[in-house]
Amino acid sequence: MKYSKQRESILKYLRSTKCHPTAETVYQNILSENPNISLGTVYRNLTLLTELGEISKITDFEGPDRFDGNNAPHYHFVCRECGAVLDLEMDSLSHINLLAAHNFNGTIEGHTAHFYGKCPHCASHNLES
Amino acid sequence: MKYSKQRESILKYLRSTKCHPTAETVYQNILSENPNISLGTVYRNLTLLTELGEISKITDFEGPDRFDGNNAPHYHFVCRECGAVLDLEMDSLSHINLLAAHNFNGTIEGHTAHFYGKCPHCASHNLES
DNA sequence: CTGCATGCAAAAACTTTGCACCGCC
DNA sequence: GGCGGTGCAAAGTTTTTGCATGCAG
Repeated sequence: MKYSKQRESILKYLRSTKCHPTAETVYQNILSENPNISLGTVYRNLTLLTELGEISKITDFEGPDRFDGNNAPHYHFVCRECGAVLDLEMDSLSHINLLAAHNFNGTIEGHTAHFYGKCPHCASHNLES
Repeated sequence: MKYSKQRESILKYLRSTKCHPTAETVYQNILSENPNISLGTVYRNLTLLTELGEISKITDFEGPDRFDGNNAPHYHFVCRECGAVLDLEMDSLSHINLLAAHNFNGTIEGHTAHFYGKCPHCASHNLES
């Protein structure tokens, strides 16, 4: 693949953050480094990097898709109050694939899961009020 | 809430099918019963019924949102080959909420999970070829 | 009658794409 | 220099919304 400054910026930004940004957020954050970059290029590279397995696309939530530069398998949490998306530190749930396969005639290849509730910040804020 | 023929048709259709239709599919299928209904009304009622908890909205997949008239908690499977969305017969995975909460400072209220792989039809078709 | 729900169409939100140009190899 | 990547803008897809009208209560 041919090198491009734009793609490098996008990847570098995604590797540097844990905030699961949308395409628009990625665009805003690399604009200072690439004053002429276009949103279309950001989308093209996010799609490409996702296909290459360098990053992953999170479609599980409401609103625009989010992207995650953390390649290690992990699960996500979304706060019902403020909408924040956080990484969870937990072991793989691969055993649930077997539970799903038990009464199923096809083939289970994997799963995605996400959790919701109140994030640490919103949970503590509620106690105060 | 004020009665409406349109809303009743939408709900009746969703209760009658297991195919997890998109708003567009719902629209097409109730058009014969409501020749003048508009897609906007379908969206409005799907959103309303989701808020009331009568149906649920599935945002986990690529493409347009899907809707599910089956109120019983259950998990979904999506075929990587043909895209079909099926219900899975499996017990609740509520224990995974505890696993998620273990290293997390906020509050875990619930989870969603879906599985992917090959559906019964595509899996058997592949064996033949 | 009163007001919520509808039909219609415009617009918003998100994403992809065609095309000419630019820069890596 | 060739070709893949970019910028730009137009268009595609999905969903929401403003407004005038219509029907349930």
